[in-house]
Amino acid sequence: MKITLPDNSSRELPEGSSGYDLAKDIGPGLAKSAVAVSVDGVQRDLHDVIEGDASVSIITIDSDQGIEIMRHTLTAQVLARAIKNLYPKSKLAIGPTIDDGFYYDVESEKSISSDDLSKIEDEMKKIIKTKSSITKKLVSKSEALKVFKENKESYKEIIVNESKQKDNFQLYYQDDKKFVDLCRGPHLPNLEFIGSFKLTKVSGAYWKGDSANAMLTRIYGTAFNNEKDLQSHLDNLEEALKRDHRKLGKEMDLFHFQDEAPGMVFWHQNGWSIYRKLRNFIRGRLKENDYIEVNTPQVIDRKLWEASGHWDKYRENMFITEIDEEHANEKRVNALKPMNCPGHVQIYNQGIKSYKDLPLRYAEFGLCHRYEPSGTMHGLMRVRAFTQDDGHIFCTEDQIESETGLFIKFLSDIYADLGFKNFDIKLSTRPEMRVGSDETWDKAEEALEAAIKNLGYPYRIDEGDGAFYGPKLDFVLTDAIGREWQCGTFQLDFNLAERLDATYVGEDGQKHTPVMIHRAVLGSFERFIGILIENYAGKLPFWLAPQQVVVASIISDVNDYSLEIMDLLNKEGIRAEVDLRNEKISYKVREHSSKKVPVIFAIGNKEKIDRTVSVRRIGSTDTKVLDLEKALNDLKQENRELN
RNA sequence: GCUCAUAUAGCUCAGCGGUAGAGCACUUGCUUGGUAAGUAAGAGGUCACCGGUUCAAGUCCGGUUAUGAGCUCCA
Repeated sequence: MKITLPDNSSRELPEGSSGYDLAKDIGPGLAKSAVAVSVDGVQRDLHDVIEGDASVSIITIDSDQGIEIMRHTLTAQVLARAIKNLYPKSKLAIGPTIDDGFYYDVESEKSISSDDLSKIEDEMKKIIKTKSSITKKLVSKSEALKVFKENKESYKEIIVNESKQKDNFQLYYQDDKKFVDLCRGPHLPNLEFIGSFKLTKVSGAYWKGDSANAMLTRIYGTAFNNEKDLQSHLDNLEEALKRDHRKLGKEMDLFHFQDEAPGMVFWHQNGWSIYRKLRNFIRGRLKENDYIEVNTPQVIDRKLWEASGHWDKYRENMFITEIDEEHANEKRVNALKPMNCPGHVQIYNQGIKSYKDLPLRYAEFGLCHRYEPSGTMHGLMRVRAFTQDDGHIFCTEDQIESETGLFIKFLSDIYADLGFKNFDIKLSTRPEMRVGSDETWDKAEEALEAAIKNLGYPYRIDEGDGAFYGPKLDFVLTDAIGREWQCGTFQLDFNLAERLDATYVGEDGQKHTPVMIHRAVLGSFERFIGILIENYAGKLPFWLAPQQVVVASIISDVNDYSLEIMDLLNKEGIRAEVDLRNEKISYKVREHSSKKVPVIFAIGNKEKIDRTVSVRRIGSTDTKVLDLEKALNDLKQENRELN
């Protein structure tokens, strides 16, 4: 039979040859590192017979696919077996691979905690030491059911039962045949290929991801081909931990949370300073881009939310207020706004709008409350009260494309200035829970896709993830350590304006319904500040830092000079303080460095006599002696860049 | 909302039935020191909240609240 290789060369092999035979035919080195094959694009076990002519590529252990297969074998054959050895009554559910690792879901008679992980790891190592080869057996549905019934693996039974397949269920065994697992494969040919691994955590997970189902125990692990790669991955995790905005927020005295107001931020002076700087920056950009800033009420009668559709579609996430006994005579039910859009329509509806007024771009730093489920809150990243850099563009259908283009430019400039050079665009289409007719949705989805296509931006489609009132573009940025954050959004809405009776008079003198575009760049200030903190590991750019300069005296004789410098800095609008305490300079440097103050001026006798400053920047141990004049000018320039 | 875990001094944590501990931070004394911790002393706690078991409860048990890791959600 004729086998075509990835480089388009081909080889003749006898009928009945396997991937392993092919690898051997190509070279002994390849045969040694081969773990599986891809036959016409489908991954197969290395020893599967290749049925007739095919394009085949050998998957080696050091390839991405190879590592994934290794992780898969590690979880399905080694972790699963170790769990069965240690907890014989447990039942196996599923064990897939994930980014950088794998997990296995089990139902366990005894709860497994993170303390048990090292015990399980030891058991896994014992299994790996057997260097057992892995073989598979193809069986019919009834035989597969029989095997799992005997083994009391009820989840496997469910999987087999629900499968559309009739036969060729793949059962994988190790040499001693004492453990069997159902798996679509492929697996490593033997356990010698298993690299370095670590079990990382244990948590609960629903069977099939459905919260109506039983909660299983999920054991997570990470694995790489060698100790070095594993270690570097673990180091990355540790780096992310070091950047945790909750930890840095405490160290830098930015904000706190407390029991009485879960999910709502108490901003301290330093954190609020960042917030204000960021808001001023955005405010400036909005003005430059012809947005009108407005402000709408926090608490609004349910009637408006009923009209907008929120009451129907979003009520369980809204904070509802009821008037107490004292005001019983004006009984009404209000809701704290979860979004600003209905409010903006109210402003739009004041007075008659002409097509000449469009596009009309409203912006609001709108404080919204959403009742997030208790288990979902996470520092600044997921809160119940937050301020959006929200905006609503009222325009005609003809203006959709130009507004899309203007917005993407607006957003990418802001991201770049805040230190994020790359972002991806996601196009989300109609969700199940929605308002508006299918025809309207067809129109909205087509318009948005046409706009993004004509503008030439790359995008990917996320089916069913749209807002309840319309399709949207989401903007996902990548931070300094490669994590992705969905921030900006651009949502087309052909429904709300109509529901709330917004109209404009067209050229034809008739009333028309405007298109509404809901848009945000940062998303929420709270979350975005969290992202900034983690992106910069607390070392914010000079213009954003709450405290920009500390002038630290080395000896008390120079305190007057330090105070003079602080005054000069403050006069230039730079947030500077002095540190005149009776402490050593290294103590002061340590303290202000750990608080991430970008610039420390160390002032001693030499500096006072020469009217210079010794400058130390955060993240560097170098110091530079500059003329006071020059140092002031440099910082003034730097501060002006984005202010 | 679900599962599991956690809640002790401002912070980080130890203590796990018998009168509350450490390091850092804080206050005071000494120290005026050149770029990531000078030194000594002192002060500081209804051990999250409510209930139970016990002669005796941070300590054991139940509940509540919050937080953490996941899951499910995130218009």
